[in-house]
Amino acid sequence: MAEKAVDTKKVSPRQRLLAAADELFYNEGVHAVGIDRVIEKAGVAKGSLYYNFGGKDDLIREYLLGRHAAWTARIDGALTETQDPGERILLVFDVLETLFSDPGYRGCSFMNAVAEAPVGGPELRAAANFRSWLHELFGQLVAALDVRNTQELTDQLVILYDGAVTAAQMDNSPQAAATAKTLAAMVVAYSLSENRVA
Amino acid sequence: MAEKAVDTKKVSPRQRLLAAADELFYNEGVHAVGIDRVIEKAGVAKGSLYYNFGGKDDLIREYLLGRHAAWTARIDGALTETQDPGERILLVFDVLETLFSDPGYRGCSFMNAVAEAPVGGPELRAAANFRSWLHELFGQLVAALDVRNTQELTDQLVILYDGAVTAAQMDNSPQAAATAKTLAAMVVAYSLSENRVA
DNA sequence: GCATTCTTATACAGATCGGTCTAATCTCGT
DNA sequence: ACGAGATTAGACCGATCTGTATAAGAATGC
Repeated sequence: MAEKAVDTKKVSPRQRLLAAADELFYNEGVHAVGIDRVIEKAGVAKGSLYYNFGGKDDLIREYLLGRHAAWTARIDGALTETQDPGERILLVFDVLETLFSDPGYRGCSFMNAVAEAPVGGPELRAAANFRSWLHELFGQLVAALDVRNTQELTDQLVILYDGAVTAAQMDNSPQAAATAKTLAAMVVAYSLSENRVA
Repeated sequence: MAEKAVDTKKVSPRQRLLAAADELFYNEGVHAVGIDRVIEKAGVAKGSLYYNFGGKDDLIREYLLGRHAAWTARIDGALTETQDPGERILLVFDVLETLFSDPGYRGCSFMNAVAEAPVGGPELRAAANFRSWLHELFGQLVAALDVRNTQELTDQLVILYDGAVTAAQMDNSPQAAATAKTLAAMVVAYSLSENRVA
């Protein structure tokens, strides 16, 4: 029998459903997990699912929303450590390293969700929002740099971020974060030396 | 009604099944497509599927095998264009650019398959083989370079490859290939200047 | 206290899933 | 021409899917 994801006492069915969905959806994929599995792990009646959520699509949307919020909070928290523009960019890759080191790491939830998303599915909108946030994150970090090629550098950093995330998942190699960080340091240094504002 | 993927005349049911599976599995995901959809698009009886294949898992394995073979052939074909070690590395990213420009591009079939793969699924073995090939590809291209940090440079190029593939899919931006190519040129030039063999 | 809301357990519906089976037909090598 | 192998169409199976219905109990707020 599957063990409960959270204590039944004093936690609302809604929260228990979200916790169970988060674990199951991330570990096995949104499509592969049925709602029966979710309500069983949450220890909740099926009726409560449809009372608190509009349906599975709604649960998927909330799952991705929660992942998005948790990740932005983790990044924002780490970014308070320093104010140096160059170091703040590299900090993102340090956070990635701690993420990859989690033995339960199974890749980016949004990339995985997009991989199995139907054409009109709720995953696509959530993923688009996540990508907007990612581009904005690097865009703002780069804007703090005295550099002329802001757009180019931002695009480069996004690719390094995506490469680290994907390589870490596909090859089970957390050190992909360190490799990407080295590349990020290189490209930032290059922009600072060749494209510094006059 | 769904149109046939291939002409019924003079093409064996096995080939028609593979062609239909390739299109459906890639476009909608391995898990989301049922065998009924495949046999309908292939214009083949259900019995023929189980006569020619062991089951859906077997069909999935052959689908990924075909993707692997087609991609290696495309890369190998492009690599005949030049013998210059540095240019050959960058050529890989040129092929990526043509791949991303296909309006039907929906990401790397192996990454997508892994995203929805069950723990013991046939996708994992196929994906592992693909990743071995990818590392070997860059490993051999780097080995032709007179450089000391072969392993480091190989890992860096794999990350740039993965980043381009993922960013192109998530942001629908084929120009990710050009961005990654620029980074690859930078890192190759850096290794040649700082790590050239004595 | 009492009504409203929330939660529970369970049965059920309609659809689809991968897979098996049968029996007739077709293809093709000898 | 004959027989083996390949293909066909379709019925059928048990399992699973998302979602609904029902009826009774727990919690909550006024």
